[in-house]
Amino acid sequence: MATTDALTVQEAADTTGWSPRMLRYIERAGLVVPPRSPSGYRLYGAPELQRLRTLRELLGAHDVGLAEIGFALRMRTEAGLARDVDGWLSATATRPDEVPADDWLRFEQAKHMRLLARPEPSPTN
Amino acid sequence: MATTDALTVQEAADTTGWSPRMLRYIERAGLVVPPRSPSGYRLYGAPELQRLRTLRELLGAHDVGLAEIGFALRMRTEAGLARDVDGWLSATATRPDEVPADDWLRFEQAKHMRLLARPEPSPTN
DNA sequence: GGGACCTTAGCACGACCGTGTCAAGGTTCC
DNA sequence: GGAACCTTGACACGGTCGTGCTAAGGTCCC
Repeated sequence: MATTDALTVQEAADTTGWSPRMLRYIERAGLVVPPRSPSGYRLYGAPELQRLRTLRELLGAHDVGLAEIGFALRMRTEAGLARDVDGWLSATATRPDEVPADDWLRFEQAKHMRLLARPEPSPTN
Repeated sequence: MATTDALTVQEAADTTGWSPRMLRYIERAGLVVPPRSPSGYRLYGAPELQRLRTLRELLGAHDVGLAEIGFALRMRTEAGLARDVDGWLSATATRPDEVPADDWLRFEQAKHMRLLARPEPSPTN
């Protein structure tokens, strides 16, 4: 009855494209936490494998890292955090009595700088 | 009348507790972007000052950094990102047919490891 | 009982975060 | 016209992220 479909780290790594090291790291981040065998071996089942593959797609599709997804997870598990962050972002982003679509433009520009900087691929390094 | 209440970086720094350097950094992150004088000077008005103070509280209250707030901002400005991330987090987080409140506990434990690691304040450093 | 797996812990390393500081040049204003 | 601001740009440095690798030890299974 198909209870045999639990892969070990190495096997899971092979079928998902992640390295065993990364699988453990991802677990640490709380993103994909497989159950364990009585002796402590990680047991990757179909759900985990699926999740690992979609995670891979997610990171590839957008410019995000594991830490960011981890933060998103925190946002939906720590109610206070979400409330405060969302509150801050909502409040006064641009004052309603001072937005002549000119400041707004400048704001857009600034925020479009891929998170922080990346002003020019300057050959400094 | 009262249009004179635009502070310069240094003044804003003094009244908000941030350093001028940080004010520029925060602007770069798109979190607080003050308007500019014709000659390019940053003009911090009451709204910006308020925002800077609350930002400070926000960072102090929870264990988050500017990058994380910046990411939250991206989540609410880049629709595709939010959709995908939220989708991933919602999907299969723990399979509905496999959650005997035992795995759940283990899951809780994992996620409670403050984002990544911090396993023990081991006196390594 | 021995080889092939697994576990955790640690070092290493480049890239970025959060900060400070310094340099070179423009503004303000007396 | 000079002092005291401002601007951007850069170097620096400890900290974390993402990743690999190695070491010391348990487990599986033939």
